[in-house]
Amino acid sequence: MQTSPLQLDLTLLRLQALGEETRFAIVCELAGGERCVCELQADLASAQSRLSFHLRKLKEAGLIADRRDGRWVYYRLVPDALEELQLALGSLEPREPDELHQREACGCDTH
Amino acid sequence: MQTSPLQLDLTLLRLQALGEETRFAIVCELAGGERCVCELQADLASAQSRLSFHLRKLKEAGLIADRRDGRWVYYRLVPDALEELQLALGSLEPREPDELHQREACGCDTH
DNA sequence: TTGTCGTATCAACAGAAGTTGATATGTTGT
DNA sequence: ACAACATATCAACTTCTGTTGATACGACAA
Repeated sequence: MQTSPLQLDLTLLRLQALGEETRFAIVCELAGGERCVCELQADLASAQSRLSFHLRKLKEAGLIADRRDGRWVYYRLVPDALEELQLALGSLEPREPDELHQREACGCDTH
Repeated sequence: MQTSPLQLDLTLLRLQALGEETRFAIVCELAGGERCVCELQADLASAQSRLSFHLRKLKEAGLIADRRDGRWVYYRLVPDALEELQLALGSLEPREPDELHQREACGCDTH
């Protein structure tokens, strides 16, 4: 399974998005169902503008989506994005396990 | 499936480690089998101290391991780490999908 | 219309993370 | 022992990321 450069950038963006404590916590929270910002604010004890900042990052990475309902904006996970990320990680696992401990020389002498 | 705080920190560390372009490239390279630093240096067109820096991060995250052979140090992927990370992501996918679009109010008024 | 509430955006700042060049460490060959 | 090589570490610097407080925007209610 090959990954195009564009998918690669997206994978990186998503890993980067998830690799931040506050954002990971948001995603964990959203795993329980959609939430509006003020709920997240309460549950994560986080300032409003700070949350907004991180929600934007997650949204840019395609990991979450939002819908407006009156004054409130509800955020939810995008399951496809998480699955794609899992697949991308799966494609990183070493092929040819036999070769793993079988290298002879690396040819550095020729540098 | 629950994740302890310690595992959570490890997951974060790994996501953060993978979410950097150079390090992701290193991991991709290592998916093809183990490599010594000078090979990575050549393949990624990267300065030696820079690579060393990133290899250390990946190693601290448990994503790669090394062995010395003479002057050379060979790095390889740790497949278990990638699998654990995949599992961690899997556990984030929303439970109770029925609830996803079913929220009424969020109780913000009471704040 | 006016005021209030929920959320987004912005500018200024602070701290973290990556890069670079120099130096240290450990190994091999002479 | 000495020189050459592969890799690691360090300090100085630069760049990126996250935080904070203020302000803007949009929806609702009176």
